[in-house]
Amino acid sequence: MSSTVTRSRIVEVADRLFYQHGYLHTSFADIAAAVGLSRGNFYYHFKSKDAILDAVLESRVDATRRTLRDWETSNDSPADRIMRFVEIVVTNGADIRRHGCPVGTLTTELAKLDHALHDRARELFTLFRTWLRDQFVLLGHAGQADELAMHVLTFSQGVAVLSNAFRDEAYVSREVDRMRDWLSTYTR
Amino acid sequence: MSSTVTRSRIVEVADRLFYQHGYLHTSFADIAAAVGLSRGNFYYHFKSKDAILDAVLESRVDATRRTLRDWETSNDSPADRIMRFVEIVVTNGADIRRHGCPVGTLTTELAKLDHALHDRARELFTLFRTWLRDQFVLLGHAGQADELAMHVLTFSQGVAVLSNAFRDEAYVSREVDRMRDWLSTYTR
DNA sequence: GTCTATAGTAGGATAGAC
DNA sequence: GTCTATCCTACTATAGAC
Repeated sequence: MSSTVTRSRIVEVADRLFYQHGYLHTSFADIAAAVGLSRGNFYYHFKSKDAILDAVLESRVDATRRTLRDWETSNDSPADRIMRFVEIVVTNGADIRRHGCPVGTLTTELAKLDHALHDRARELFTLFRTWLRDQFVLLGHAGQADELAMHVLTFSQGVAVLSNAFRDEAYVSREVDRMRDWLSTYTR
Repeated sequence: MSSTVTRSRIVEVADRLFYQHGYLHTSFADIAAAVGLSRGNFYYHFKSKDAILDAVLESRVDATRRTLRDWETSNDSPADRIMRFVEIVVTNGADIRRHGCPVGTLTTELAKLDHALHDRARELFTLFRTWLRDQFVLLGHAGQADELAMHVLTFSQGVAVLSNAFRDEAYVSREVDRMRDWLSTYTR
């Protein structure tokens, strides 16, 4: 198989396993087995575990940029776009209940490990933060746009942690409703 | 040294290391070195790493119960008590920026590991949840007390994750102010 | 580009002397 | 109750054949 195809399959599988079981708890053998490669062959594609993490982060950054661009080019109003973000906790509800937020849990784990790539993981948060800020600017709240963006992120991370802890779907819906009400006070 | 003293020192040190570096990333050797014990002697006190985690969780549950009881017996109003909880993210701000919320990060990690003690870790959340619910009942909101308690927990977990990711003290203060305003609408 | 074989290390856990 | 010595396993990583 071509090198690039195998490489992208490794990244895809590693991304999923890092999310489901954590970075530290995912071994080379786990990834190799899931891809269907021998451990030895692995190092032809990636020379270290950190190199895989780096590639996974790059892949996630690209995917996030694409998603945000899609939302941007839709005909939704800024408020609707923000709600699209808010509703991720419902859209991806099952995954989040089981494994938490992909961005939040990875960033938290890398912070504990004092990992050099913590900064790159945080970049994912920054992408959403900047995008949300832009929406609040469009809503006419330029002065406090960043603060409001951070408040929306706070919501999403809080809900992710607690829905993961309690596995309670109804709780998530209630918090989303609460967020919708809150957002409506900033919409005209 | 007496067995019980050594044991409690192990629990104390393990608690701190699990918080700072995560459960998986903390080895027996790390704990032994920090306590000043040989690895071998370790197994006289705890027969497995899970046994230490279990003892750490028990210790945290006890400490949490004590804290909540203290807050309960103070002369604060229910609203002031809730604000005491809210302000933990400021009171313990430095630790949370560096290592996140002790309860949230441990629960998240144990969920990823599919660890049997995940339920015991969640119990810590439940202690706060129940206590907060009681305060909202006292405020005259029995009908939605649990929902409001979960909303306060959502706040604290969201702030913990993002303050850990961005290390931004001012952001935390703004979110606490926002929470104070929100709470005032439930106070008479 | 993929494999097997293997080196080297760290971590969890045990045995037995003191 | 504490130590040293040791076993076993899992993991990261490399070497070299095909």
